[in-house]
Amino acid sequence: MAVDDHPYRFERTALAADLAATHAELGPGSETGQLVAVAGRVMLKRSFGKLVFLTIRDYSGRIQLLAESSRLAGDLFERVTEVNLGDWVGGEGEVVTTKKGELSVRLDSFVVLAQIHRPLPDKWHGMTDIEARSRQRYLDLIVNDRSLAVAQARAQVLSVLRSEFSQRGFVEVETPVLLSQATGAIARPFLTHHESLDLQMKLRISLELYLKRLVVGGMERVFEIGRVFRNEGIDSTHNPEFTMLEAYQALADYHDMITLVEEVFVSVVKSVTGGTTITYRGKSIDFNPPLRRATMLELVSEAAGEPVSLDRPLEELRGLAQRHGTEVDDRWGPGRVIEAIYDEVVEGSIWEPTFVTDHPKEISPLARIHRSSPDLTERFELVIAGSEYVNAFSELIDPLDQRTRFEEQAAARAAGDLEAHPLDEDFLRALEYGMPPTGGLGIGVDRLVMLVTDTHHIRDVILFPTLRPERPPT
RNA sequence: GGGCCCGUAGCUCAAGCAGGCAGAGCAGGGGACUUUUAAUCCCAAGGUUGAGAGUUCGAUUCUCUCCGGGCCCA
Repeated sequence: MAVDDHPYRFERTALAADLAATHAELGPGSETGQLVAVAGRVMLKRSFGKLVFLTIRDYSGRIQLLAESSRLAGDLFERVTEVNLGDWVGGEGEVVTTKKGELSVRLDSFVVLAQIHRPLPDKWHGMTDIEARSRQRYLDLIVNDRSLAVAQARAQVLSVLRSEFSQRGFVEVETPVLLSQATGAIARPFLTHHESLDLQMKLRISLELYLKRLVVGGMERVFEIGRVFRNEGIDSTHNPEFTMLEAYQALADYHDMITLVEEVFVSVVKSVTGGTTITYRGKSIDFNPPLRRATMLELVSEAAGEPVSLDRPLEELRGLAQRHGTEVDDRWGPGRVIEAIYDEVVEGSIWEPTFVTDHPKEISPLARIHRSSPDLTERFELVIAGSEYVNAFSELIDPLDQRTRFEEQAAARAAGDLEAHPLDEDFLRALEYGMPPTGGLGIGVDRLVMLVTDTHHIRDVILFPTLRPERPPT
């Protein structure tokens, strides 16, 4: 083997994890006769003068290299002794176990692939500061195995989601990020500018209205997994850019969506954890179907200790809200007030996965009127461990009703309510061409990854989260 | 937006309450060592204590402003 350092490529023939799996049963002092070439980053080094142990890490795991001065020709042994923690190295030799039984590659040749120019973080304590880990994710991934595992779990979740929807005939599409009007949700958009059109543009805040246009166009089952942008605060569960999955299925209603979500969530949980139960914040969550279903009015009534309905006088509902410590706005109708009570006293107390259904019409301007109650909609949210993971409807398909709802939103906005949906004329025009009955759903992917990885800060599931610049631009 | 807290060597942390020479471990440098598992041992080196201002004979420590971050509340 050549002794040139820093070669342009290295022919690796074995991964650390494969060697560990293949040779799990070897006793101390074994020789396998298997010659391999391994490569990775040096994580640990223990030097004994004429004998050096290196622990290297490749993308599969860790393996020990054993260098004996008597086996290495020329200056190869000296090169091993000069290695720094963090260097990338390659080595060839026989798979053996040491006197203490540690699986190792006993080097016959060795090459430095790349040298480190800065010291790695503490080899034992790693890097703990959440800001530093986010800014220098490459270091976090090197020294914190957990961070790599979370990144891999995220990829696994995305893979399962794609496969679950694809298997059901959903077609993955891409809709515009750059828009003149950001619609489909309530959020402040990011503004930008198109130079040659001399046009102010906005980054999307939702996928909803474009996917519905595709259903109008006859793409009966579509889904998109994409980044949406909301120009709002940053905290442990909010990043300005985050990942949504939205899916729409023609000829289906929200009951079909509940079934679909239940199946998809069980599949994701099984794929990441191997079972139907996860541990989150030290407590277990059981996804064994069927998951609990309860209407929002049932849950609010239960929490209030008295029947709560949209029929009750608004003043009574406001009084009820105030007794539960909820501030209400004078402009709110009964639906908003009931939602406020729900947000204050119900949602946070739900632990086991629960489909909360049948939201008031007032707070659901894109959902279809409930087939048995004109003040409610056919809508559900999946709530787990006090947070919402899915929002879904029987979609509102009537262009006249949709226009009325948008106008109500516009009126509320004109009255000073910033929490109102913008009107989208082209979307209304699309509905006028006829949208079939459709079930739709949206899943917050980042939160789902947090849930199944028992991670409690959104920064830990986004590789490069939004951060302020490290130093002022000046 | 409000409250509380944090920022010291590349990393993980002391010293701070009650102002008096800023210390360790790891990493990096030099040396010893043929079976380690965060190897061990010896030596030397490593600092704008986030930035700026104030109080003081003297500030990492007290005060203020700013920068960055965390937790809780809204």
